[in-house]
Amino acid sequence: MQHTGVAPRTDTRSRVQKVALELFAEQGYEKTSLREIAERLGVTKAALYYHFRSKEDIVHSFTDDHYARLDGLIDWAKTQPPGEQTRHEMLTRYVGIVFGGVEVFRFIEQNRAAMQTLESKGDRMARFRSRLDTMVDLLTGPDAPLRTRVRAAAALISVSATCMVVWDSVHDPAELQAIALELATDITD
Amino acid sequence: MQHTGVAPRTDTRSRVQKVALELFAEQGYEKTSLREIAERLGVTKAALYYHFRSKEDIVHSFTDDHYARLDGLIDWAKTQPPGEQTRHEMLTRYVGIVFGGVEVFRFIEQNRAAMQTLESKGDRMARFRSRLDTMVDLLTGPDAPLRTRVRAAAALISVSATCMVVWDSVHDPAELQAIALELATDITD
DNA sequence: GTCTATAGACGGATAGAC
DNA sequence: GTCTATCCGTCTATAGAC
Repeated sequence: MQHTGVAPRTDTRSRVQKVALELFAEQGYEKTSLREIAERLGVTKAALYYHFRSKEDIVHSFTDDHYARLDGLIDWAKTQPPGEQTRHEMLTRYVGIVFGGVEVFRFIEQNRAAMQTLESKGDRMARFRSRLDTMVDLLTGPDAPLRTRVRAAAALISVSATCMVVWDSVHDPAELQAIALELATDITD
Repeated sequence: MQHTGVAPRTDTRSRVQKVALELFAEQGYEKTSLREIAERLGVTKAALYYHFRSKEDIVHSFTDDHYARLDGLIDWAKTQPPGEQTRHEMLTRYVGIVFGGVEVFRFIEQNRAAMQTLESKGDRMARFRSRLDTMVDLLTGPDAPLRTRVRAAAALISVSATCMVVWDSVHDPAELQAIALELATDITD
């Protein structure tokens, strides 16, 4: 291990992220106070404000990565020719993204309402919903009938929603991932 | 229309329910204050406390009905012989329940985290999650493999989750209901 | 049934010492 | 980087007049 610039004295920042993500997903974003997060870590509220500008900033620190991944997938899909193979490849990558960040997706699913008001404040407008719509368009084409569009949306949603529900009772994530992909593929056909 | 006991002077109680359900679903349960609800109705906070014991009580006033419906479905399913026909009938009734109370289900989906902490407080333990598990058991039988169980859960979840997403852009609810039922049936087969 | 007024608690955020 | 102390806002809920 080499020095990469100045090493942080402690890893408080990442510990905050971990605890916050846990508590936000468990109890909800609004209900979890900074005092509670600080107490769990054995520090004070003020210490958190050294690492993050605000409570919202903590959320962005772990959602931005995953939104970027979704954007990457969308950009890639736009360059591909429409067709069954592209659809399947999209779903494969999407499932990979979800399973690569289950904790974050769980947090989002558990705090839909809070996320909406959070996202509508920023200039960037990092809308979860608009990305979903875009992906549905890419999966179906712009003028697809309602039935096709609904099924595409269901394929995407069921990946994250379903694995949230059964996640705790599963020993082998890889098996679940395979099941989710098969399911999503079936739905869109 | 006949008299049913003492007629209320005003319909404030039901107007509170309607506005609260709207705001809770839009902005989230925690973020919506009683002051805001009261303002929209042109009354004061204190007036709300004449009709409801607490903020939580407002929620229970419109979720209890729908939990009772789910319990009814579960009780009925327990008396039926396992098989494809029972499965299909279960899904049909479930879809009916969801579409019969879309606003309530939307509220639940949007406030998963808040609902969990709300429900775990009461003695009744009106758990959304445990009902889902029970329904999955009834759909699959108790010892079904993971793949079967995941797909049953997905069938149930995709009904509510999906129609939340596309609801606003749909003119004909009946058409959507048919699509949802077809989808749920496909998934479990 | 609805009001005014207020209690009592807790939230996010900041200032400044060390 | 972390602390103590504090500001100021908002919230749920209640008491008591009308």
